[in-house]
Amino acid sequence: MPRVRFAPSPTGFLHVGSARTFIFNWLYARRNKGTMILRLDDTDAERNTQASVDSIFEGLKWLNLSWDEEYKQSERIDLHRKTAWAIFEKGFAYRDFTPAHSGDAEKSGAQGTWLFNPGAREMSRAESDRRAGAGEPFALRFRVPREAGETVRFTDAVYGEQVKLAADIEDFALLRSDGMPTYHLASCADDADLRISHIIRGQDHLSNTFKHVLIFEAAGSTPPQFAHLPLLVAPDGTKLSKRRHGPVVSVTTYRDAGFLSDAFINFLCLLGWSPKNDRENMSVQELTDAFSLEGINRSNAVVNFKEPATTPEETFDPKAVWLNAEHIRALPVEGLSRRLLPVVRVAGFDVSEEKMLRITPLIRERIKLLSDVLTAADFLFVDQLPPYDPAELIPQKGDTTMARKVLEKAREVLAGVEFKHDPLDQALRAAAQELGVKAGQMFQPIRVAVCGRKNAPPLFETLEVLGKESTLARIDQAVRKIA
RNA sequence: GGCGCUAUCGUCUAGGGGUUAGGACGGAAGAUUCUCAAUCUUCAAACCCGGGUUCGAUUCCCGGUAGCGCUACCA
Repeated sequence: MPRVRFAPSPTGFLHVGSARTFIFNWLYARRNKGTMILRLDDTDAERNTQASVDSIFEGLKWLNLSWDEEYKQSERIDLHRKTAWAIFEKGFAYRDFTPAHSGDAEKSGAQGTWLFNPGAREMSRAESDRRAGAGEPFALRFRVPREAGETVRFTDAVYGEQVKLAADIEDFALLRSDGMPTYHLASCADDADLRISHIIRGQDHLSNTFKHVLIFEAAGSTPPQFAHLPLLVAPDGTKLSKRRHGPVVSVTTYRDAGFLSDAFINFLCLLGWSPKNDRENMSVQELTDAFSLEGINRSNAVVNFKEPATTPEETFDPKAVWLNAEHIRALPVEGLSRRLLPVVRVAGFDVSEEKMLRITPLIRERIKLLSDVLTAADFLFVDQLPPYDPAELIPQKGDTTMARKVLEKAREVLAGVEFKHDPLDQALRAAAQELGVKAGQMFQPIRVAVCGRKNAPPLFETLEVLGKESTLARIDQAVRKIA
């Protein structure tokens, strides 16, 4: 039974890259009847915030993918320390009394690889104990093997055999001088304790994995299986970041823009993974059935939004939008209607469930995002149509006279017809023939009178939903406009 | 600087020693329709460069280049 975990550190909102990592872990767990674990990696007290924890849960809740166990790393610090000291007792770590130094100074000065503080590494245990006993602060560092030719190796399910010279790995810290565990230690100690079988995470951890293997082995545990995921990058090729790229990297931005969570999941899965059979539009169940680590590829994937996104359209990858439209069309009317209703109500329109249910089929094939309902069906939500240009009422190859003639005839015919598709169809076509105009010339002025614009859902269905009273009132208004 | 990873249409990808290098999004054109959509058809669009290996490399190997990642007492 595989045990996998998603371990975000709560230092910001839920990132689309993190969401994808969560999804891949979830898919792997569900596919293989394993256990999905959520672990908050919150050992960095400086940067962690409750707001971030909330926003991560908010994002995960929207994805609607559940987990089986939940942990907080900050509640497990005793375990981390115990692990660190066990490593120390075995001689795989040493105290480093060198004062903490700034990483920037290190970077600008060093030309080669920084490996360790020679004095500290070779200090005798007696002296180390004495100075620690005297209360001198220290960090605990891993004693990376320095024998010539020594290597660290592991097999990555995505990137294959990985080998690195131990000589290229620095003596990284396990405990900070305040006694708090570092990420590497806490993460490995927890993964071992929670019996994680597969670590599926971002490729940015690929090089860190050598350190992790060292920790697992020093702690006497067998390292889990690793699978690193290619990174999600912006069109400029850089890693997605809040600072550089703004809200497009936040999961809630997709939710608020009217994405269906299943479509969003579908989109993310297609970035760096392929079912290899040309399938693209897939449900969560289909994704689960098709998922395997073998389908994951090795190169970074671009989330193709327009860099300075000016319109909502440009904010998202066109493929994400297309998939969302596909998922919307695949939803039964009731399901779609149920999701549309809150969008409409939040926008301030008072629409009943029954009415929404009747509107939904009219716009289902015309919206890409749930929020498009506001522009696609606006005229059905209000009593008073917003102002429009009377010139719009003039049909193709027609003039004001024709427009008036058509509208007056429509008003007369519609007053006496049942507001159902077929009767409306017959009556209006007959009226067009009577007037000697083309069907399109007949329908267009009515459409504009009723919808306030030329592009709208099919006329008869629209009239049926709008009802006789409103239809006649709007036609009257239109007639007055061109009088 | 050191170490590592990667490289197929604009983007996501399939493929793999001999293929018309396939699909999807987006783009263009057309069909259809009461407009808009949806749908259907068609078109343009790619194997980073250089060396090997081989009868033959886009595919395998090496090098280069580029991009990305790691190189903290951040995660």
